[in-house]
Amino acid sequence: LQYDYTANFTDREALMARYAADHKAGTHDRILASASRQFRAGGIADVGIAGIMADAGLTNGAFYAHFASKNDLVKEAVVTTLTAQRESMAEEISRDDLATLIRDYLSDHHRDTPEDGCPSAAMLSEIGRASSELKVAYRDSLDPTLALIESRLGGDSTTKHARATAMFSLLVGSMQLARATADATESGAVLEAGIAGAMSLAG
Amino acid sequence: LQYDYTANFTDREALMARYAADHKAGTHDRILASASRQFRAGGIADVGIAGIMADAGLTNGAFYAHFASKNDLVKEAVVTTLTAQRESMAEEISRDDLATLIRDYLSDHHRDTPEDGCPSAAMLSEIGRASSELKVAYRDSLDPTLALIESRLGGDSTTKHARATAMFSLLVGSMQLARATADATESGAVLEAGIAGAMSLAG
DNA sequence: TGTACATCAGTGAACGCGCGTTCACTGATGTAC
DNA sequence: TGTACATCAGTGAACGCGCGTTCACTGATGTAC
Repeated sequence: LQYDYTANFTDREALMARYAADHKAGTHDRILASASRQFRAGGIADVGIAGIMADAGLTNGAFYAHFASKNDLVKEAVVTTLTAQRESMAEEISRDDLATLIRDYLSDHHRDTPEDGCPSAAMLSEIGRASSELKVAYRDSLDPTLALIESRLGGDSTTKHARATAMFSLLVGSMQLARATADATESGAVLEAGIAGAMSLAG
Repeated sequence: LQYDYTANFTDREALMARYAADHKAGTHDRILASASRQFRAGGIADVGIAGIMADAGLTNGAFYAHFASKNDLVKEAVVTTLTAQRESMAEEISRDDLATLIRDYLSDHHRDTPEDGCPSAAMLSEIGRASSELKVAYRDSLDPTLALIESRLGGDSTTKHARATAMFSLLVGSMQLARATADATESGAVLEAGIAGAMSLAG
């Protein structure tokens, strides 16, 4: 739908004042939050628009007033979630050390609440099959996180970039394997193995 | 459909001889091979029965004479692929060393041909959301592979099990991240970082 | 002041489509007698 | 020897269903004059 804002009104601000200035942005954010949680809990392919909109307190028809397509929603959800998590991680990593971050990442709690967790652990194999557009958006959003890890590493500085990348891969792979391990004891052992491995890469 | 083999025939062997004894088993294996390749290339949720059957040279209706459901097909495909790959890996690892295996796993070729590659790299985040039945079948099939890696590790023997688990997680995570990285140079750097990290865990 | 009209976030039914699954049927092959 | 019948791997159309997406419409809110 196209609206000609200049046809009968000269003051766009006055027009928009019919709704609170941030009303639509708020709805947009609610949809994004529902989508982000559901995609992390259920994957991209198995989660639908109608369920996301219902979770946001809306009906499916309203979706396309906020996003151009499901693909756009996925991209925006991945980017905003990665960005938000990097920002909260930047705070945590300045308070505590890298070891705490590793233990938080490979915790039982993170394993058992994927809807609040790392998008990479939840969806990385799906992202690898997605469009170049999504892959580029994903990597661009991830890179500052890798840089943050790198900045906290000890040991040989010439290998820090590679060790940060490998550590992140190890965290993601360990969490995925722990989630794919039904036996609680074995799953815990996967997390412990990941923690020890990540520590040894930290230098 | 129920067939009463005893109603008019006393010799079941003679009855089955109408088709070559291994005819149906051969078809079963062809479906399985198509499914395995397509699931690794496209994921579980996005790959359908009709496409798999067409790739096997059949129509969709024949599927349920060979498998009870799509879930059963997924389970059988994952188990047989993991088993076959472990067997070929056991040969390779007795000829060469673990370093060769790591480099083969994190190669450009493996990254670019997921349909022939590791099911864990292709589908682990999906398996983590699947039924307990699939998870148990997956882990039971994977464990001998982890034991094989463990048997080839150097260093402290008390940490071998954990290091083998962490190395596998690192290989899987690195491959997924490399596939999710559109830029060829960066993707290659992810593989190199994974190789260096896996080598350091090898002891 | 009143009434005709515009805006627009959201509704909810409908669209075409592909999914997993079912089932009546076919055709090649055999047995019964 | 002939013909009636059984087996069964595979066919292909159909089933109900949920998907992503579209669109005519509503209702609250405002402006025009």
